Parts: sequence; structure tokens; C-alpha cells
Amino acid sequence: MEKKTYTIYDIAEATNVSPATVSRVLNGNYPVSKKTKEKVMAKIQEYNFQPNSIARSLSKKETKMIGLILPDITNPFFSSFCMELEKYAQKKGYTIFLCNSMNNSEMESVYLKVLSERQVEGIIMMGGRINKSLTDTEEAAEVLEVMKKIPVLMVNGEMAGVDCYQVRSDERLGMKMIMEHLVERGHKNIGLLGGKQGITSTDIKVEGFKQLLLENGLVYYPEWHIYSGFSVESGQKAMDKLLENKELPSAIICMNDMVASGALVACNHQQIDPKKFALVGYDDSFVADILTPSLTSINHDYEKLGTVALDLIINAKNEQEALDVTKKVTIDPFLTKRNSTAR
Amino acid sequence: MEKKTYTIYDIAEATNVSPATVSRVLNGNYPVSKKTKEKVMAKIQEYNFQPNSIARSLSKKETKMIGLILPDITNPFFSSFCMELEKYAQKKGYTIFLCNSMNNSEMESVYLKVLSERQVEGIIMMGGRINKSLTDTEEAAEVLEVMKKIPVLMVNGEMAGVDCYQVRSDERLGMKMIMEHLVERGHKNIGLLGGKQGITSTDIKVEGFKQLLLENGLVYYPEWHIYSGFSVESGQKAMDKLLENKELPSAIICMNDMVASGALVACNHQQIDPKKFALVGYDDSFVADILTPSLTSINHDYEKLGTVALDLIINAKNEQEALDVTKKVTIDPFLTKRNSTAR
DNA sequence: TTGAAAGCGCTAACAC
DNA sequence: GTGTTAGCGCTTTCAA
Repeated sequence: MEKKTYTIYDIAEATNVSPATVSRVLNGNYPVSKKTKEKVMAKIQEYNFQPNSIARSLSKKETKMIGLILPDITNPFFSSFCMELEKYAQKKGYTIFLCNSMNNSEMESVYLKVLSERQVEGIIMMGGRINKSLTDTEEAAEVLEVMKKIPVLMVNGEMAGVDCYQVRSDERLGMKMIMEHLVERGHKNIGLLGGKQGITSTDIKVEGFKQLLLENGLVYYPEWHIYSGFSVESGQKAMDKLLENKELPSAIICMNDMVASGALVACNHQQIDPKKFALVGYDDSFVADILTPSLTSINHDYEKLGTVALDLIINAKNEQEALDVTKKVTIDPFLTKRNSTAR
Repeated sequence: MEKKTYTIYDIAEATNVSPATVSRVLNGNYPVSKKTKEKVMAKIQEYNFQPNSIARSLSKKETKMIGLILPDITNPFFSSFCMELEKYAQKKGYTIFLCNSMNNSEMESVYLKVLSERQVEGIIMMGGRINKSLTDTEEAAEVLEVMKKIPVLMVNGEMAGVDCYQVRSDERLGMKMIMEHLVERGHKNIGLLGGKQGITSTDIKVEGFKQLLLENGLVYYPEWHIYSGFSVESGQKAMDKLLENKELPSAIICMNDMVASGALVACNHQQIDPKKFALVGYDDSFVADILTPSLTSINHDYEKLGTVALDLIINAKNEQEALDVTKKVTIDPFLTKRNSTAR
């Protein structure tokens, strides 16, 4: 079974050329006569030779690998992004190194180190430490250390004192789209469910929510605003709590589709027709389609998020000299209307 | 910004030892005097030195990377497996190289090549070409070629003529658990929705379904058995079609949770109370919890699937000599009962 | 316990 | 156009 694995030397020898020439036909970056080229190609075919990209990486000091650190690939938001990122990376000749931190800061640290040792050419971070409103100094220091060697990009997050590449979907705008949609549907009493204080994405939405109520001449009722988390269960709990109120809103915005799912579960448990409320989610994951009623939600435009992120990080090297580099890009989300807010 | 990145030579020089010694303290595999060890460690700290694992890989001819090729990480079945695999791999000092083939055979080929060039130490395949009942010769040949160099493991799939490592959750047993559960609940009329003929996982379940009906003295009604696919929409279509029948089953088994979701959507559209049917899904993904009613489903035991798969592939190298290696392992799934089949 | 040196497979000057 | 050769950064005999 110890199959001999061929090197360019084997090919060179068998073809009576030098290893350099083999390398040249392999890379096509230097002129090689048609004749020798064909000769070499033939042997490569014959031997089914595959270049060792480890050796190439060492020699060229480039790995064509991008690291992606996220909390949990099981979450549709992250997997959707991952998918789009990889799709685009593939086109660009890059390959993605996926790291699930399991929502654990220590794991993030471990992976930061692993990726650095593996010489990835860029690191994209999502969730976890970059999504806390209050930056932890230790955690920031680690990222800064890595940034000395490798460009870092954060998706929908940031850390105080860490000046890195950023791509974010405009959650303030997303909230505005939701609000306009609801107002247009005649809603005046609107509740907000889920999320956690201190998590950036939540804080942005909450702030937008309050401000937009004001702008639309509507009132913010604290009892209709319930923090709970990001999971289905948290959504269920939040909805249960909301339903304890005597006065209820006519529309409910949820921090993500999971929370909205939980809200629906709560309604069903309590034998309350969910159509009583206009319900809106966030992330526009595939669950939005399977819920009853199907869920109106905000789409982050995953494709754009992915392509922009990759472009930024790939170009980071070249851009380092340029002074006017746009390091932070904001992507417009869009609203997908479904039955949960139909008239 | 062109930050000098240190090598063991820098450390060696600064410490007045040889690079070899630095390597030894880094790896801890050879005796080093306590004194020099501490000296070296200190410098490593000071310089914040990180070994280049590309160089190490080239020298040691080991990458500690395992490739994972699957159709779509967005699908909870695959992401759940991926998560468990990575969790265990991390413990074992391995790292996962994720490849989304986007359900595209050519992409599978591309990734097979990429992983091979990148010198991964094992390749785990799921879905795609290994899940067709009729093996494509070309596709098999590619896999066989790779197997000359790298051990390959297939999860819930196989290819005719390709003798590789295999881990599968026993879908025949899963079907039996479902059937027993339904029979115990008094159901005699059972339908089967979704899947595709020619896809192994479907074929196994269908065959089991028919046989188990027989064994339980029940009748197979072709009009209650509707192929459609694996998506939510396909489930909806299948259910719509099923509902055209005059006589309806009292229980419905779906090929996966997505199809079951679609079935529920169809019921809701048609204003039919889904509680009229006992509904069972497959995969036990998180959607099972958010549906109304919550969905009874078969869990593949992702953790076991992941750990067994990794162990097999990691040990492949050593085991090559042993003649009696168990190359194929079957994992027992388990039934998670929820409201959709409650009395 | 430590150092010298060869080598992992490929690339890229530099010659010719 | 093509060959020679010196690395890339680390590991690992072999000697000392």
C-alpha cells in the first residue's frame, strides 16, 4: 500500500528535463517550448502526478487558504455565509479553513493560533468575541497580535481598539425596512423579542427600534420589549412572557428567525392563533419558509457579504501601502415578505 | 507592516543553541536539559514565536488535516455531522478541511484533487456521488485513484467497486423503530413521503418500509407512497398529492425533517389539522423542535457517527497491514418522540 | 544532552 | 528556452 508518490524530480528524470522545467509547465508562468511542454504533460498524465501544495506553499510563502472562525456552523446564518464565501473563494482559487469555536472564547483563541501557524492568508471572524458591545482587553490583544502577521476581517462585529477589515450588513437599515413595512400595514403597536443586551447586533437593532418608533410617532412600551437570547426556546419564553400582558402589540419583531420560531411555538402551545400578530424575523434562513405562517424576514444578502469579505481580505496585502483603503464596508439587506405579515 | 516573522533559527541564535534544540523543545519528543529548555521557552515567549506548520508538514510528511466533502453545509444533517466531527478532531489534534460540493459532481472532482494536493491524511465523503444506487464508473475511478494515496471514508453511502472505509447509521433500523412506534400507537395505515429512487438512503428506507409493513401484517398502498425529493417544497407537493386520495393513512413517514416540514405546510395551506396524522421525520434536526406540532424523528447519533468516522480514518495508516480490519461500521440511530405522534 | 547537516518537494533567481 | 542551485522552515539521523 505504500504507494510511491511522485515528485517533479521523477517527472523531470523520466522526461529528460530539469525539475525547474517541470515546475514551469506546471505553473505556466515562464516560457517553455511547445515540444517539451507536451512531453512533460504526457508524463504527468501517465504518472498521474499531483504537485505537493505543501511544498509549494513553503517555497512561495503563500497558502491560498483563508480561515473562517464562527461559533456554530449548525446555525443557518453562519452556514449560509460560509457557503457563499466558499463558493466565491473557489472561483478565486482560495480555499476555506472552517473553525467552529462552539461559542467558546478559548476555542477562538486556539483557532486563532492554529490558523496563524498554518499560515492562512487571512482570517474572517464572525460572532463570539467580536459581537460583544464591551470588548475584552485580553481577547482584543490576541487578535491584535495575530494581525501583525495576518489580515483579519470581522463580519457583523468589531472590537474596540482593533482596527481591522469589517463587513457588516446594515442592521439599522434592516430594522428600518421592517418598521416601514409594518407601519405601511397599519401597525401602531409593535413589540420586540429576543437578543441579549451587550451583544452588538442586538444593541444596534434595539436602538434602531426605539428611534424608529419615535420617528414614526409611535410609542415604545418596555413591557413589549423582552430580551431572551437567540434560540428557539428563548423565543418561546419571550413570547410566553409577552402574552402575560393585558394589552398586546399587533406586530412583533424578533431578533432572528429562531426566536420567531419560538414565538410561534408559544402561540401554538397556548392555543393562540399566531395570525393575530404580524410577525417578523431576521436572517431570512430557510426556516422562514417552513413556519406556519411563513415568516417575513430580513435577508443579509449573504452572497454580497461573502464576496465583499473575500475581496477585502485577499486584497489586503496589496492595499497595505495605499492610504485611502476602505477597510469597512456596509451591505444593504433586503426584506423578504411572507405570510406572517400579510394583510 | 512587513513584520519580520521569526523562525527557529532566530530563536536558536538568540539563545545560543542549535535550531535542532529549539525544535526539540518545541516538540518535546527528545530529551533537553531543563536549563536550556527554559532558556529557549523564554525566548519563544518573548518573540511570540509561532512555528510554521507548513514547513513542519513538509518535513514530517504529515498535515494533521482531514478533508470533508459534502453537498451543502446549509443542510442541518451535514452541518450537525460536521460539527461533531470537528469537535472530536480538535481533541485528537486534527483539523477539518470543509468542502461544499454544492451538489455538483464536478466540484466533488475538483475538491478530491485539491485535498489530495494539499496532502490531507484522510477524506470523508458524504452525499453526492456516494449516495447513488447506481455507481458511475468515471466517478468511482476518481475515488479509486485518490485512494492509492489517501484513505477515504464514506458516511451513509458507498460506490460499487470501491472498497473504502464506511460508517453508516442503520437506516433500516431507523425505519424499524419508526414502524414499531407507529404500530404501538395503533396505526395500521401508513404512508411514506419524499426521497428519490436511485438514492441509496431512500432505497434503503423504502425497502425497509415495505418489508416492515409485511412483517407487521400491514398493507403497502402504492398511492400512499410518493417520491418527491428532499426539500421542503418537495414535501409540500408530496403531501398535496397524498391528500388527493379518498382514503388517507393515519400515519405518515417522511424521508427527512424537511419533507415533513413541507407536509405540514401543505396541511396548513389546505386548512387541514395536521394532528389528524401521526407524522414522523428523519434526521432529528433542530427543525423538529420548531414545527407545530413538534416532530417525532430519527436521530443518526451524530456524535457517534463523527467519532467513529474520525477514528477509522486516523487509524487507517497503521491498520493497513492488519488483515482483519473492520472497514465498515454501522451505528444505531435512536427515536426522538415528540408531539407529532403523541396520542 | 546537544550540534551539524541532509532532506522534505517545490520555486525562482541566475546563468547559459 | 532550459538547467543549476540555493533556499522556504522544520525535523531527524548521525556524531560528538
